[in-house]
Amino acid sequence: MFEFALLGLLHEAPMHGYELRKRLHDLLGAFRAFSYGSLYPTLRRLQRAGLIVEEGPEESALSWGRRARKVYKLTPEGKERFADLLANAGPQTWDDDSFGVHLAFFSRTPAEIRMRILEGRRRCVEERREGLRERLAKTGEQIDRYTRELHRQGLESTEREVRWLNELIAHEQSEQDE
Amino acid sequence: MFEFALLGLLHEAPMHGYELRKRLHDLLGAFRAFSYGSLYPTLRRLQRAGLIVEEGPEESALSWGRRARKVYKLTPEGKERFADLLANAGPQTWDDDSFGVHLAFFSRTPAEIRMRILEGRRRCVEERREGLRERLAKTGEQIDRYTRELHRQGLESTEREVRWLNELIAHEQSEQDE
DNA sequence: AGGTGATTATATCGCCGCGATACATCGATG
DNA sequence: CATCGATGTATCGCGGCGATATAATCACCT
Repeated sequence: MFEFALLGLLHEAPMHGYELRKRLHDLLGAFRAFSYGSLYPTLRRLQRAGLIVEEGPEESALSWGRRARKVYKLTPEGKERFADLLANAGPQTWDDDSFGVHLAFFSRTPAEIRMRILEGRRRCVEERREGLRERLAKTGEQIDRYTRELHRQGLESTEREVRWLNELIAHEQSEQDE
Repeated sequence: MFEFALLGLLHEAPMHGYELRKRLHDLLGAFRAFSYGSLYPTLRRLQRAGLIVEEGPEESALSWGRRARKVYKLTPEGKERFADLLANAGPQTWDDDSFGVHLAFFSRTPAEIRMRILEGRRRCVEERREGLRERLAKTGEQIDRYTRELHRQGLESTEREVRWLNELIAHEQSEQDE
């Protein structure tokens, strides 16, 4: 997930850690933390896996005056990995956190996979919606007032998201036709 | 968080792990996973900390035919701990995951603390809302279409939640007056 | 000239929670 | 009587977070 996001960003241009984190925070800060405590370990993991490499120091030397920053760039294997993650977009792609990240990289996602992700997400939200409906129906009176409020609000929220997803999907389809 | 939830549940009655998890799943399954992979380690942690104790086997012996289940009950220190967690309800209480859990135990939460939590949560959601507004305003055209959709939907969703919280707070106040 | 605080920058640590998995028993259904 | 789903306890590895350390640079105020 973090891995996916980093590979996606590095697709645009080589960057150093701080900048990657900043871009992610800009892009998805409202939905995810993307803390340094994950960033640097993940970078090292990607590096060890050969998906990214540290750029030679020559280029950073150009913009000197700045200091000690490590610029990473994508390797061919890294690009491949990103494509693989998209191609195998599975169930864990639909959940709250992951979905937002994937949306943020939709512009470099093939149309068919965009569709798969949107529909998977919809199914997932619909399931949550059904769960909430059942709970609200079943319990009736004996449930705590506050908990019921929470479920009511959750239900409304999921209903809205399903509608939103339907719009996105419809838009995708209309684009596919043209 | 998990700790808070378990202590809260055991406040009602002594229970064994499976039942605790089931109740939590019932109560908050739509918002949180509460997997076994956290449950049992957390129970052991609470036990080591002296917040819960394993009930003597005599009582479980009564309902025998069943098997090998460990019933935990709250110690005085456990009750104290729960009260402390409520009293010190701080910033990390306002975030998405935690708030839902706290709501679920509002019936055993003092009115003033309920208020603190609701208002803290509101401030937190308002901040996210402002962040989303800025992003939507600032970027204007250059932002990815999908990302903008995501932020639009997020903004709408936070606006609704603020309204909902206002209602809850108003209700609390009217109850306090009577 | 000097101090102070925010920003840029990298990195580690411990903790929490999840998903997967293993194992064993019980009840109901066929 | 076999098989499947629910009951029940437990562990493992991993990903991500918050807190924290360190340090240089920059902008601003005095």
